[in-house]
Amino acid sequence: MTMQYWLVKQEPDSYPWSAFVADGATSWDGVRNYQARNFLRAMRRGDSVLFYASGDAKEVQGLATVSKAPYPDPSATEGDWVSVELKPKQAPSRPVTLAEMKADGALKDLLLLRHTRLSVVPVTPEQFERILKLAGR
DNA sequence: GCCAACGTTGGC
DNA sequence: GCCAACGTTGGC
Repeated sequence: MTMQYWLVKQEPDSYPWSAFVADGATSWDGVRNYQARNFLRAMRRGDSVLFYASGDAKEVQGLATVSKAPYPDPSATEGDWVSVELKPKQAPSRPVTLAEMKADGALKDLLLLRHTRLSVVPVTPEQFERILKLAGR
């Protein structure tokens, strides 16, 4: 199985990158959107994930790994929802802002930009590499 | 604070 | 099954 790449979005007010790092690993639950759920369900252990902070931050702030394959969302009292466990890997040398990504031609098809309200989106290997490069890696 | 995008709900 | 109303998200 080849490695897949993803981007997850989070409001910095509710769960900042620093809290994620402090936790060491977290159950990524509470997703209540069918499209996002389907992407979560397609995640596999070892996949790479970009951590994007929305709201006031609007930037990719870190890199994470899927540490546990999809399982039923423990926070769901009804319905068929899933979560995965994510582990923070590292913060990039510097964050990559939404404005930068928007201005970058190589990222014009980034789903983050086209489906702004989706909290979990796939990223192509090329887009992933490009974002890491912008992050100074 | 406003507005656009868009998903969901409910009436018909 | 359609569509209007409404709620939520997120960028500006």
